[in-house]
Amino acid sequence: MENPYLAHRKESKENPYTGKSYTENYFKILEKREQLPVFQYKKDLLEALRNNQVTLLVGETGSGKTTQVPQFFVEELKPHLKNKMIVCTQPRRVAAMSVAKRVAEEMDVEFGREVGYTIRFDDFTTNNKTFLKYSTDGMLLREAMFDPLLTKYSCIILDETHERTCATDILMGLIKEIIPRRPDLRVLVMSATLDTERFLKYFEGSPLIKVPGRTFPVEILYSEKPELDYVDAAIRTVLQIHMKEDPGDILLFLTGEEEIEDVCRKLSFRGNEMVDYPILKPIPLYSSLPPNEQQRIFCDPPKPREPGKPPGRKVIVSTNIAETSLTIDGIVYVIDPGFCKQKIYNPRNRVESLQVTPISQASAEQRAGRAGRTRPGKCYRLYTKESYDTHLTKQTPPEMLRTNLTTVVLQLYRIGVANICKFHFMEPPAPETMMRALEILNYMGALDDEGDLTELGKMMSDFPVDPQLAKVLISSSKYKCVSQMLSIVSMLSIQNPFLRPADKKKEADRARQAFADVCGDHFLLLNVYDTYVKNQFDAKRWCRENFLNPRAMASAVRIREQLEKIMKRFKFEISELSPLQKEFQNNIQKSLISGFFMQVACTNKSTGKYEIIKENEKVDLHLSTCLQSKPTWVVFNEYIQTTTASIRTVTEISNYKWLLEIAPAYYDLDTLPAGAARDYFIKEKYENKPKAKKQKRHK
DNA sequence: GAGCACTGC
Repeated sequence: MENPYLAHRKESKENPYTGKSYTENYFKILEKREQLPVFQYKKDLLEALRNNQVTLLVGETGSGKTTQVPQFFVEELKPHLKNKMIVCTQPRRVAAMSVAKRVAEEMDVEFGREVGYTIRFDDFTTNNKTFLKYSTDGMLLREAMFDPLLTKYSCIILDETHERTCATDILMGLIKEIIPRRPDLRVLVMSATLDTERFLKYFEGSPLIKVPGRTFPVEILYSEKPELDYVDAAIRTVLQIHMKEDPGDILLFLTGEEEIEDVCRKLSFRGNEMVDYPILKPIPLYSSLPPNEQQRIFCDPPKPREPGKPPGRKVIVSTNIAETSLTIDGIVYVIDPGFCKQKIYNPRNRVESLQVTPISQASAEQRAGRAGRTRPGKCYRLYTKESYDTHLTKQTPPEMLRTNLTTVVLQLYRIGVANICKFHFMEPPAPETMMRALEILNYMGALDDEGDLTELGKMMSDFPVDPQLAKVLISSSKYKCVSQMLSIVSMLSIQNPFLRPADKKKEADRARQAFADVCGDHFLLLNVYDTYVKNQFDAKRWCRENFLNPRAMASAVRIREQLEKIMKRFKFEISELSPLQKEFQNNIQKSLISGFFMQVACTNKSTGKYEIIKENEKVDLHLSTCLQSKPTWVVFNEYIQTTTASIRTVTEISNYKWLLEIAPAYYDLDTLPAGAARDYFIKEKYENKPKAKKQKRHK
């Protein structure tokens, strides 16, 4: 039977999108495209698209769905003739970038014109020309804040929806609301083969098309009995594979940087002892590694010990980054101890924390799949089959259920969702988490007592940072330190820029201490930023000497530029205080309090320990703090729970009366629970200022 | 004495 696409190829050698003749490269790629599994389903897909507003596509890795399906839709919908666009979302920037480039090549058009991408800091699209756009899910969500009906698009394709990022979850709910109001809109929801029923139920009545993937079989091997120490078991398994199995690289999943570096050291030590076996080369992989070191995972395996002997073996020891974000070809053996670090939110004390938790079955399948990308492989699960069946959950809970919802709620308000509590989430968050978010936004002045979005709240939603940080920026104008707060907020928005190589911990700590400030860590961040900017002409060398991550610093500069633009759009003056002015320390502290009044701790007079206000949770200052003394009152950026509880990035509050001035509703004595803070305030009210008000109660 | 999974705007 003749493929309609081939027929098209025969009769026309002219590219309908550019008017130019197709290049040879086009036909070469076309042959390969036609062999992708998804190609067989083109007819079905287009038929579903014609007859339904929403279609579901389930496809495994290697099916070609991300690159091909948007092209099918372009042919069918002809957005270029109607001045509309097709958008395809991705949870990660790199994916949006690389797929867009690939598809432009496949379509034989100039990248950035007909086909392009939009991510936070880069927009490679052309007005009135681009008709197929790849975009991060967060970016499309931001567009929805300014254009809630997403009128630019005739077709929206949501990809990787099984990952259930917050942005994708909100977009799905939003699309359900938009659809009746946009009868012309076509939507395709693409996911891996997980939880298909949930999607079918959510998009009731939509057709489902299943596309097989193209991967190799992976043999699953379980432990016979539970392992007491998964790190130890992992090392043993690596060595056994190395001794007994055929050549082929190993991928080992662990939970964090320290664990990974530790295991790499042990593996290379043990490998060196095994002189009768080929060389064993451990390679660490986690996101904060510099790009050139991440590239090491793609290097060739080590040479044989002697000419003619078998080659060595790479062992990539990785966090979850290798589960979704990075694909490594040539992996034959996967070792899965069954754990990862996950963010967990506790609405009771409003604390987000990272905890080592068992992975889900879906995650275990994903990990195993990494062994079968180029040839048949094996996956060693360091837990029993019984444990897999009974202890592991089917799916990892979506991000929406593990996070603080203030940002989500503010975004929904901004988009204009009529009733947030009735918004149709695929998995609605706990009412308590929702109430917490509403309460926090009300304290911050983003919502009024009627529960409506205020002007301040609307303004806050324009900033691509957490609501607290947005609030801090806006109030900094009142305290005449906008410039300084822009720098501090940018530094708080990036990943930890302080490097601490295992063999140079002391030097690194010393370098950091050089930026210390008596007021605390927020001021230290300001010093780091300012000094970086002064040395930007020689940034790389300067960062190396000061143990700072140059990528993180560069991104702080870009974030600051973006935030400054938004401040200027609101006509805020970019005011600046001189460090010599006496208001300098006070006003920066006051700005911080305006957003972080809920993240304040004070020392308990009898124990000397810090307690978080209202929750009365006992905490220590994090080891990294530059504070030498223990100020009575502090404001902090993060609460971390590991073996101990600590607060990180901490600055002194010189005068606790500012709390009452800046956040009177939160510090209302009528509702403030008993605790160290209340004791201070009571003392203030009844002892220090006996005549300030008519005494309601006698002492 | 002991620290930061991964994304995204």
